[in-house]
Amino acid sequence: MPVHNAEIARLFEQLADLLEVEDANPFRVRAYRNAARTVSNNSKSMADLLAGGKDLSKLPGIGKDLAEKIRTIVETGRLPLLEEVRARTPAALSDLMKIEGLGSKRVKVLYSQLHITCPEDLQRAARSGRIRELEGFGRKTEEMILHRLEHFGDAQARTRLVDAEETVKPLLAYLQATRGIKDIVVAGSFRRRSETVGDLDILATASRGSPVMDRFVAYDQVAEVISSGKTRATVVLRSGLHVDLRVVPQASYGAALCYFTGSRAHNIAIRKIGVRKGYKINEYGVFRHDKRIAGKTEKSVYRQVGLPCIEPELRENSGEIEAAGKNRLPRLVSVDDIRGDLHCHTRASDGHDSLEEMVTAARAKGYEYIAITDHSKRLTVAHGLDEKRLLREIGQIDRLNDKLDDIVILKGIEVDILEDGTLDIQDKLLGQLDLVVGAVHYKFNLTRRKQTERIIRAMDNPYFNILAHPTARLINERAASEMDMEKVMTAARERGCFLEVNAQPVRLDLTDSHCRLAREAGLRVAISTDAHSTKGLDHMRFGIDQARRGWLEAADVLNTCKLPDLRKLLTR
DNA sequence: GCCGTTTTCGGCCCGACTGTTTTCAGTCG
Repeated sequence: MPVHNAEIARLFEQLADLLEVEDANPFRVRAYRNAARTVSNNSKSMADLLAGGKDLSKLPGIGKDLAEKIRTIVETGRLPLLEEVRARTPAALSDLMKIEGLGSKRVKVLYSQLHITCPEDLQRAARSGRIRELEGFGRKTEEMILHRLEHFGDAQARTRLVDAEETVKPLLAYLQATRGIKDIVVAGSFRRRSETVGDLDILATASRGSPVMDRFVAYDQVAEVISSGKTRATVVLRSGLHVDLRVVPQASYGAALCYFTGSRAHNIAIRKIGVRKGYKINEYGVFRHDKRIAGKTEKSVYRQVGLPCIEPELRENSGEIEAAGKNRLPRLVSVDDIRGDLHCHTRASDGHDSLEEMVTAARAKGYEYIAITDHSKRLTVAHGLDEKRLLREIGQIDRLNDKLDDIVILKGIEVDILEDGTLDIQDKLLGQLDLVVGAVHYKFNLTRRKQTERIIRAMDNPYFNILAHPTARLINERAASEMDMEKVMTAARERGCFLEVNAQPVRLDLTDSHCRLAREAGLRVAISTDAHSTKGLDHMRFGIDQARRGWLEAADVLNTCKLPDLRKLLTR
């Protein structure tokens, strides 16, 4: 069982927490946190990199020591230094630090003065009024702790981007209607179009005396006000989502937008470049000797550090700054580049709308083509098509195509990949289709080796074109199936097959880092909505978001091709 | 613990808000 990047990151994070409680050098603590982030953000597994003979100390924030520690973890599953530290300092203290408002300093006092090591101890102590007597603590802090403990352990899953959008839309409209409001925008991971967001960061500019802060904390969906000052407030909505609002002067809008869009790692890297040039960069602007020299627009901030403006989706400090420096930023794919949808369903299987309705909706989008890919027979819950019903659908599409001159309907199927890697529809029929989309809908938990073999075997079928929702993960619901993604991508490229970025907001499968992996492997991806209704076709933009985060350009995407080129690529 | 086009030593982002304080430490992002 290979050690996952997430596990390595978890060990480093815990080590950082415990060292912080022990008052270790804060920069050493930060080094472990940075390393945890580098590891978990890396699209390739550390185990694979090591197996491939790669030098991990080349990774940002990983030096000789941490490279060696990663190797030890991969080889033994253990981090000896963490075990040493745990012998002195209880590991559970790192859980206490997850409670909002408790950091290393307070946890250290709680542990050393009251021997508190877990949330239960903490609750008992707070209820009996012993917390307020500690130096540096008081009545309010004790109340805060009790309050936070009530909701501690509630699944603190990150919010899916689509849900965050639903939440923020009415809030933005409400704030927009405030007297004196000028700009208002959602920054943070939402603006970077991350597949999930931890909280929402709203940035506003407003004229002096605008009551925007008062209005914000008075919003009817606010369940709790965490803090509220003149320029910044934090609330928790009834949905559980944390929302920050920051108000800055107009002259600082661009600098603030950079600052609050992040990512943190990206900002720090940009600020370092600024420091080298003798500038101070913060949310109010770029300063030289306390004089603001840039900051009204984002572009002005980047220009001041000698870089072109970097798209929000790329701001993860994962190579975009170096690429910008060499003027080699990708020209990211956009919704306008898309010429058709290659995966959608009709009422024939589990879709809500008819063939005609789906095609009409695709025409309204200006698409050149749309592929109809209903399910195959094994998926009985979806009323999957057998050979006979598939033949009937083929006939329907042929007749409809004859009547249309502004769009072409491609005949397809989303065929089940069976456990042994064979396909759920006879080859004879697959050969009559324009494209075959294959997907795994059961046996998600095969071993990594077996799952990889299963998928490659499916791609061995000469009619196979696109692997749909490759890992079958559902965000916050079902983990990704284990597979050797690099092997799958290599196999796909060798066979003339493609992988899908499924644009359903709950899937977004491939992930952003998979997209990047595909680009590096020279493998085109299809961005498809897997629409089960005409409305589902609108999800394309979420797939585009994911692809943009994965550095994809139009040329990296199969369905940006004109129909004749697409047909060539679908002929193996 | 990492890092280097002024450096292999001496830096490492920094401002807002809160609570406990009487000038600041802790936490967060």
